[in-house]
Amino acid sequence: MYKEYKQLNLSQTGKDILEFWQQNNIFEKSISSRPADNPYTFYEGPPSANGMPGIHHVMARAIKDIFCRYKTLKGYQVKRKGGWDTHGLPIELAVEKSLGITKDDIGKKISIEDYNDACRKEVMRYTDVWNDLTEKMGYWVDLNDPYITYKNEYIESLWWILSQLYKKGWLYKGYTVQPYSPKSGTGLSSHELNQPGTYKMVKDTTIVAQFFLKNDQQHPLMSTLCKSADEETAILAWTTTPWTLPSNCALAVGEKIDYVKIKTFNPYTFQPVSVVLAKVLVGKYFKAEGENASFDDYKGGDKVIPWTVDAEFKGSDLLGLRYHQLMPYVTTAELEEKAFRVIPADFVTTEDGTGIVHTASVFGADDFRACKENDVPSVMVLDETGKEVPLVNKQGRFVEEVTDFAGRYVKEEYYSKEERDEDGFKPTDVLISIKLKTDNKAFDVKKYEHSYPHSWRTDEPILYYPLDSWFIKTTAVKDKLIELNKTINWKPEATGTGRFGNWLENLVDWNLSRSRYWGTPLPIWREENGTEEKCIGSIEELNKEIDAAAEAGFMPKDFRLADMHRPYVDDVVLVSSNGNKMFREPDLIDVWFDSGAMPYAQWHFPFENKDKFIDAYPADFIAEGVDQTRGWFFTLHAIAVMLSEASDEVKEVNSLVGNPGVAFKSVVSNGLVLDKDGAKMSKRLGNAVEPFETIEKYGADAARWYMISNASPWDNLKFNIEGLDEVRRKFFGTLYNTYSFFSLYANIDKFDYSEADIAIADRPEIDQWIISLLNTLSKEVDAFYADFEPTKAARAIQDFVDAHLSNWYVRLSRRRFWRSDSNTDKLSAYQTLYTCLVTISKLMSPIAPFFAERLYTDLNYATKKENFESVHLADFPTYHADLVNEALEERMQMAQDISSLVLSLRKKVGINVRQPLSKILLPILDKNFEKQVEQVKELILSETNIKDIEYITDAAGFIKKKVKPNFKALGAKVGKDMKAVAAAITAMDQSALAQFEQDGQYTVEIENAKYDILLSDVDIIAEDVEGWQVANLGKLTVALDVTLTNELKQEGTSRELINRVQNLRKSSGFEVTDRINVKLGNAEHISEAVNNNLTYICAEILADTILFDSGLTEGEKTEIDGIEIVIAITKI
RNA sequence: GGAAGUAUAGCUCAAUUGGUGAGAGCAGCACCCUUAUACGGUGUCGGUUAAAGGUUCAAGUCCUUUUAUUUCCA
Repeated sequence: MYKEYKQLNLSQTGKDILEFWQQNNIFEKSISSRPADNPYTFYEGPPSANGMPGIHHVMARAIKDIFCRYKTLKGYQVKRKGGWDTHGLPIELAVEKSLGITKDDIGKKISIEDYNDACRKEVMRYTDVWNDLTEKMGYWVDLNDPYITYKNEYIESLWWILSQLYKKGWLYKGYTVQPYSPKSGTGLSSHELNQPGTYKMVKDTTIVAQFFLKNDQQHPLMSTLCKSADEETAILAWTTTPWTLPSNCALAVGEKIDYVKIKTFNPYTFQPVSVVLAKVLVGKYFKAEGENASFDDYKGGDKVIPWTVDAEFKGSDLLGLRYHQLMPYVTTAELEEKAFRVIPADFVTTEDGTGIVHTASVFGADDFRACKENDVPSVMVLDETGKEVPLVNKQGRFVEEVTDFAGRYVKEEYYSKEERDEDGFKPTDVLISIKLKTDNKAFDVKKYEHSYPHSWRTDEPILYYPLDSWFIKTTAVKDKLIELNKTINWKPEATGTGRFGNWLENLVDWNLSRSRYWGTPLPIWREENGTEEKCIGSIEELNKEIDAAAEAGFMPKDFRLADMHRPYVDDVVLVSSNGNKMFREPDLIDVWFDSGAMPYAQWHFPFENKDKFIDAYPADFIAEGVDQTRGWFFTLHAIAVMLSEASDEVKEVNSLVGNPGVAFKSVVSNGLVLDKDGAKMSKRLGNAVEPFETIEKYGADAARWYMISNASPWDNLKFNIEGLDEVRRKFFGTLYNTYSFFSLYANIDKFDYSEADIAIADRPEIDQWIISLLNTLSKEVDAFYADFEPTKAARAIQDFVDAHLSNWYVRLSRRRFWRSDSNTDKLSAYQTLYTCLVTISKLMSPIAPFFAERLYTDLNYATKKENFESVHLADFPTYHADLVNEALEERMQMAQDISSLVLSLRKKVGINVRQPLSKILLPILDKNFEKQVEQVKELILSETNIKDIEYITDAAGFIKKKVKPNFKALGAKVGKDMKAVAAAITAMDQSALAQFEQDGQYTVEIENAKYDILLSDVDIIAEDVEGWQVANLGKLTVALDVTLTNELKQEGTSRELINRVQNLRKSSGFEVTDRINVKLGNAEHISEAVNNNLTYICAEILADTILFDSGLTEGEKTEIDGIEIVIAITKI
């Protein structure tokens, strides 16, 4: 027996199936039942379990799940090791919030040890919720043995990778310019800088300084800028941080910006000077009344300073100009050679200042980058250990080399209130301005109010300051990264070539350092003077070093590190070759390194599981959000490519598995899930869709199908909850009804597919047709899945189920199931419909795993046709090319179109479908057409309730034809004469057209040209039949005979009666097999019609007798042909 | 500010890759149908294909600029 249901309940189905899977270990079997030597590798990008999952996680995980399930059906063994991302800032922040502490309290109010313990607990806070969602949404991933990034084994693998890079010389110490708080002595993360209240309005002293050009240089623009030997020309540059001026090393201009040279006088020294600034900013510094005023009449101190524009040029013309160092406290031969010149930068604007930016490479992130790109060295001094340091020390004071200001804080706010209140106290910026004014180097000094970031801890302004960092030299393998990226199959392609490709093209070294507490420690130990350092690559190596250190008395004997995190790892002191102590570099590494290293670390490679690693490297497929492009996708790729060069172990595996050095072969980067109006979902706005609620209400299948069928994974999805209901009604509802229909009659007829298959060729046309379509569908869906196009797969399945299977095949085949006797036609119908349903269950199972399972097991349980316990253990449907009959598909399409046209005509003339009509006319343009229609004639006739089809040829003379140019064919032939030719073709009259058809050729003459048009260059359709009701669709034309004979009328009346009785049967709750007796009251006007069609009526309504009883009052009152009648039916 | 993506009916998406009346579903309206089907059928309403310019015989599709929006990076 096939299971029958009262109604469709996807939510309940999900729960039932989940239980079935769990009890029977279906997931485990889906792996163990596939051969281990045919692996398909998937990497799970680890979620961080410290936040609640959202509906977008359902989306992302559905995509992963779909392809893993698909590949399983295709016979691959798909292991899916789960994982958890456990380090990083979000976790630290969550802990700080729940403990009510700040970073400053770490090591004070709370020990690093307790803090890290809290992090460890925090990390897994929501794992239960996550696991619950994973199960309920039907995401199959191995949760029993996940990799967890904080485990010692995982970290050991990370250390090993770092040591491989270190050995290759690709791990080095440098610096980056970061927000820095001198008072607390720490760097600030961008997150900390984004805290509310960090940016405040402050009034700073700003200076427009004069950078005098070197007169003796060779430069194309010099003849313009310094027209005589004694002309002093200066570039004007503005700064809000005068304390950075001693560190100036370049001036940046915008290449496309217009600049001018202006002759004028310095407003403080009154000396004549020529200055360069952006053209649009002239008005800001020069009064209009001074333009072209007399230079000779000017006296120092005059309110109006005369000026005149002397030259104009582009920023690009200025590049390379050399100038005298503004405040020459520190210089070197290298600086003299490469610094103090004009460079281009894209961040230069003409909003403020002079359109020329003073650049101090060590005190600005943009400055740093621009200088690096243009090979401008920084102004640095050597400290007592011989290390290069900037002119401002870590306390925020000038170093002694800056003689005039040595020891002074660069920011006024760093002085105490008492110091600032002392008589004669002047901020350093002011002192610098005074000095520059005196030296004829300042053009304008002003107070300027602007927004500047402050440390949220000390409330004092931050500095942008160069801080030590460890880098991975990714630029060393840049070319290989780019090259191998081309071998990766990106979905969508644009993400790979565009976003990712550009990122690789502009690659910089990977800044690995993080100043945190909860993360993977950097395994580098250094002597205090920095001369010797060690990079530890394994616990074994560490232990050896510890033993050596113990010998030296630095460590307790037999010390072993139980937890590789801080603070424990910081207790490890090693010994250098000359007997000095070595301390660990205090940095942690970027968490992205954790996740990017998962291919190796998840197996604790190379320390364990080498065989498992070989089987699972590289990944055949990964999928995450597009926001991971520069995150996980990059770190996976970068680490893999670097190891392919740096590690012998990885090289060996690569050559074994034929991997050029990638971590993944295909990647799907999915878009975002937005709310129904396209806004970001957020808890704050209250527009977030709660995944558990959604699954509970609609079922995971509806949610998955909706998300997948609605938009391609990489397009953003506007999530509209109403769409789920539509999916349920339209797709699942239809499929469910089809199954219900099947099970209802199959149970009545005890169909259990025990009979031998009827050869497809022996089945009726319509069965062959749906089998043909089904095969085409299988092939398409297979290709779509293989090409990572789940949306196309879902739409194809949906279209088949709705348009073809339910609304055509079943509807037209219903009578075959109803008949009470058994024959091969009926058996064929059962076998065909069964095949369709079972195949659909397999095709849809990757996307809607629960419903597909129910459908499959319900079918297969009754027939035991296949030996699989679950649809997910079955094989993907095989495509049988020999069962695909394109001609058949084509003529069935014709039948559908013709039927549609006939129904449309009926509607137009107001004759409903129950009223039979005698015939339709089909104009035929070729013999083949008639042959095709003949084969589907019966379907059309029964569908439209027409008695016959009559074919007419144009020989009869009343078909009006129309000729339409085929532009695609003509394009190549006539090119730009298209308009004229098309007009000539359209203008053909009926006789010319007839001639054209006969000759197969038609000559079009237009101005200056003559073209031979062939029949293949046009489409000819029969547009109209004189004197008939006609409808067209494409090339099809149908004419309807609307003549009603008495006989037809009576038949129509009979059908009306059948309809009324059937309605009554249904509303009375009779079984479809119950036989009845019928009594009719007040029905004399239809008695003739009924008597003439008695056998037919009785057969339709399963009646043994129909009696006319004029006195009948008990029964259903209804109306036929405008007169009320009474019907009473009784079960026999 | 930079890079990338998206923009087609009220909503969600198509449009054979440059071939000419821009389609479908949902929603609305009208009528009809149903011994599986709160399903379906027929019709109707709805479009300056974000805007402007260009290339071409021909542009939703290619190019340029602009606008909106999203993501990533500053």
